[in-house]
Amino acid sequence: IVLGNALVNMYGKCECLDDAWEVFWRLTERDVVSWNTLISVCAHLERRDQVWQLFEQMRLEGLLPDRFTFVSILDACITQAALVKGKMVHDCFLSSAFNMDVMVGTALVTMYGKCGSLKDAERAFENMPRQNSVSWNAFIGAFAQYGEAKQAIHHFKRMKQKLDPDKVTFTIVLNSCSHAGLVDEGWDIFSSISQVYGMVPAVDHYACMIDLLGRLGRLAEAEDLLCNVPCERN
RNA sequence: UUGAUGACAG
Repeated sequence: IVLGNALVNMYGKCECLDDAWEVFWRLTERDVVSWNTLISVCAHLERRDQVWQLFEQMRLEGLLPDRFTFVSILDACITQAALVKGKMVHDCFLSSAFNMDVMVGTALVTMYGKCGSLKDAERAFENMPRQNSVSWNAFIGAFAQYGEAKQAIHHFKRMKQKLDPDKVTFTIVLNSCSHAGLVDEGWDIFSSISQVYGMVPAVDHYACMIDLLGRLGRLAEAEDLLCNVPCERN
């Protein structure tokens, strides 16, 4: 069964949905991992109808969804029209232990954020029993995505009082500065990567800064930075 | 064996 599940996963990751589907149905036994694997594959390929169909079928076969299942289901709710469905799924586990799960909570924040419901994203985030850097990134990213750079920076500052930002955090916040044209804030944050956090700025961070300068038409500075990127450029 | 956050290229 482990081998079968791995096969479903392999075909899915290769985007061979038909093959994944066929292997799945040929399995003599299917456990919760088998279902999760195919549901996750369908979610990533944006086959939302199939996600719902499988979710229903697995329950008909008497299997209980776990946190992996819910993460994929929430993934499939990422589209404007699915906000209602997303809330339904949320209600499904509102009073269960899944509501306490960091990864399910993060998937919720992402879902609400991508559906444009920043209020719900904020509520879901604040209701999480604890937040790790991935949760913070999802939360900050929700504001960044909607051009709320000031809010993104505000929550970034809150995050810094609790735990250290990571590489993804800086990418999100710098990108947000780039879209809002916040060049001073961008430079401050960029400098803090090495000066405050002792991290080596990644090529992604240089790319964000170059993008920021470029959008403002400050091409000489952008080029200068590009020529001075100390790591390997992509 | 399945899982949450990522900008540019677009």
